[in-house]
This record gives sequence, structure tokens and C-alpha cells, in this order.
Amino acid sequence: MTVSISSPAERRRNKIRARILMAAERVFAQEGAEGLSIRRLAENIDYSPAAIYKYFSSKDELVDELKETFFELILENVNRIADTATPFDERARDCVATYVRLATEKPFHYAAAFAGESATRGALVDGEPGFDQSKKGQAFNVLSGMIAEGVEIGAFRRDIDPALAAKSVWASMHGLAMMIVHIPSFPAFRPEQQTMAQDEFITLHADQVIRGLEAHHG
Amino acid sequence: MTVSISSPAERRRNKIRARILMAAERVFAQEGAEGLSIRRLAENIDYSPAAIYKYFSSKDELVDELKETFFELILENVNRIADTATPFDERARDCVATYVRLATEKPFHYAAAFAGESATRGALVDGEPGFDQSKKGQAFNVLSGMIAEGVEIGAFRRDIDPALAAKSVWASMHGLAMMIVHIPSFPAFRPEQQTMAQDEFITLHADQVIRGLEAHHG
DNA sequence: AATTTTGGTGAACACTGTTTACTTTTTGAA
DNA sequence: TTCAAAAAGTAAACAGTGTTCACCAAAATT
Repeated sequence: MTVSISSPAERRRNKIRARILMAAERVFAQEGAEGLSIRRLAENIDYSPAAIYKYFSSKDELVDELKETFFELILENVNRIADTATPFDERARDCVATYVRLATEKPFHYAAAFAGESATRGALVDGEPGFDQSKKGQAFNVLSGMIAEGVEIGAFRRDIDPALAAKSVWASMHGLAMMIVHIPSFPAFRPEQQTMAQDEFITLHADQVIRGLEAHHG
Repeated sequence: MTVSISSPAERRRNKIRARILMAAERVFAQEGAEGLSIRRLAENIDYSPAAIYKYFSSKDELVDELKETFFELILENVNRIADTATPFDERARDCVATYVRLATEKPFHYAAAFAGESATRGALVDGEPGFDQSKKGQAFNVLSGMIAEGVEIGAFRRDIDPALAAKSVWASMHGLAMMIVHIPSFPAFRPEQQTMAQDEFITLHADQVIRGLEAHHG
């Protein structure tokens, strides 16, 4: 980590950049990428639309920064849980559940974080250059590490390849997250249960996913 | 099923509707919803943009029909496999794997089928009115039925609620499908393995998901 | 045969992201 | 402190988008 010495000009610039991002964050969180228009954004901060382009080369770049910040939040939370002293199984389930819960709290961020990927730069597979640097990549590594631990201590099947299994688990998490994001009432059975059932269901799903990894010493 | 007797006028109308849908399907399959513009579409079939609106009330409605047709394909395939005489476990895994494979073959269709949901009409949860009529709903019911069968014959844990478990399994399938759709190289480790690894991985994932349901008689 | 309904159109509305040419402000150096 | 160069900001336009409206022609109904 290098502490970059910044000139006053630079600091001023970053301040405005941050102000743009803050305004963008507000409307993006509530209306998503389509609802966030450069013109509206510019008006919110009393600038002309063209001014935005002095700070961001495109709308995509701007949104990319919102997404990265969001995944930073996910990473922090997952990391914190992974370092806990609680029993292994509980920790694992907690990670999965937390990931999904955070995703559902900022549905637009989460959906956009994956949707835009193929369009822009090379994306989200380990081995890909820069993957380990991205917040998403780091989150994956935490998951992968936890699974490796599970295999070592004998909680998980011995024949599991942690990197492979991590991808499978991630896919399962991702699926539930996307379901809830796209269908807010998921997985409601009856309307009155909605939110309660959702939290319970996340735990159930996490359980199910982890169970698929567990070793069964008869 | 009522056989609707159609007047010549009606038949002509349906023919043109179908022609529009076909042209739309072509570009949608390759460029997605954003790439499909009413103006381009109109030009392809030598109509004026406004003409489209005599057949579809909006672009969303047009795209909705493409999505429904796509899920019809998924339903047919899954149904066929579910009715097979092969061993239960194999059938279950096959269903999951096939679902994911079809999704990845028409990535735009699949992604759009879920993305648009929250915006348009009420969506994709059993109990919701019209769910059982939609192709998606029917596919869900097949899955749910298969799990119920698994519980009955003792292949799956006795404490499983089929409707709940089906949602969890679906979420897991959905997750892998979306991962592959959004990140075509997923889950590649090294570039040269890409497509082979993808098919293998789908099977691995399906295995993992089903394993989470299985009973373990020690 | 007259009338109503349907099919089709060109032009416009209200948006979108982005670029260009231009002006003002700020900065760094002579 | 003056002066050139760089940065910040803007209005206007470009090239798109989905959609609507007024209008006309053709087909279907009465």
C-alpha cells in the first residue's frame, strides 16, 4: 500500500469525483443502471451532462466503480466471518448466507456486477489476469480457502477439489441471490410469509449447499 | 385444448405476427434485448417501425413471447427426461444438467427470462396466480414432482419438503446457468480447457446439488 | 354500395449516451 | 506577477432509442 501524496488540485478533483459517485449511488441503488441517466445525474449535482465526462470516460466506467465498491462490502463481511472462531460448519453456512443477504440488499448492484461483465473487460474466472486483484476474486479466494480447510479437517469429502467446489458453491449462492433480486417475492409460498420466509430460506439453501460437500462417516 | 377456428383475416394476421417474431428471434438470439431495436427489426421485414405496434403493444410484449417460446423448449426437454425409465439418480442429474445446458445455448433468452420479470407482471413463485400455466411454472412442477418421488422411494432425506427443496435446487441450477451466461469462459481454469471443462463442470455441479438432497443410510 | 374496421406510414415527441467546439477558470513556471 | 498551458465546464449537436399521433389506403362488414 503506497500512500500517494496528492496535490490540492488532485484532492479537489477526487472530491468532485466522489460527489458524482455519491449522487450516482443514490439513484442507482433505487432505480438501477437504466434509471441512472447522465442527464439526471448532472442535474442533481448542478453540472452539465458533458462535465461528467471530464471525470469518467463513460457511464459504464462510472457504474463499474459503484459495483467495485459494493463488492468491497461483500468481501469485508465474508472475510470477517471467515476469520471467526466459531465452528467450521457454522462459519461456512454463515458465509454463504451473508453473501446472499448482502446481494439482496442492493439488488441492482449485485445484478449489474455480473450482467456487465462479458461486455467490458475479461471476467471473473480464476487464472484470468487481474482476477486475484479484483474484490470479486478475493471473495472467491476466501471461499476457496474455507473449503480447502473443510477438506483438511475432514468435514468435507476428501475427493473434493477446493477450487472446483468453490465455483459450484458460488454458482449456487449466485443463483439464489439472482432469484431474489429478480423476483423479490421469491421464495414466498403465501404472501403473508414473504420476508420471514426469505431469510429462513436463505439459511435452508446455505445448509443444502454445504451439505453437498460434507463427508458422511457412516 | 380448444381448436380455434380462424378466419382468413385472422390467419393472415398470425402469419405476419409470426414473421415479425422470427425476424426478432434471429437478432435477439445473437445480440440480446438491447441489440434488438424496433427500427432495425422493421427494416428487416420491410415495414415501418410504427407497423410493429399494430401487432405488439410494446417491445417488452414482443420479447416476452420469445422468452415464453424458449421456456417451452426447456419444459419439453426436461419433461422428456423426467419420463425416462433410467434410474432415479441419473434422471435427476440429467434434468439439472439439461436445464443448464439449454440455458447456456440461448444465453440472452435465459437471462432476459428472469431479468424482465420484476418489471412486468407478477412473477415466478408458486402460489402466484397463473404460475402453473406458465412454462416456467410447469418446469418447476416437474422438478418438484421428481424430488417428491425421490423422497418417497427413500433416495432423498425424509425431512425434505419437495416444494422447498425444488426452489433450492432451482436456485442452484439458475446460478450456474447465469454464471455461464454472463461469463462465457466460466468455469475455465486454463483457456485451453474451456468448453470441455464447461460440460464437465455442469455435471459436477448437478452431482453436487443432488448430493445435498440424498439420504445417507450409514 | 356505403361504412366501418384494420394495416400501414411519416413525422414527431421525449428520451438516451456521447462528442465537438468553445469559453472560463485554475495551475505552474519564467 | 505576468503568461502560456492545462484543466474544468458548457451549449449544442449527433446518432440512437421506444413510442404515439394524424393521416391514408385497403380490406371486411353491413
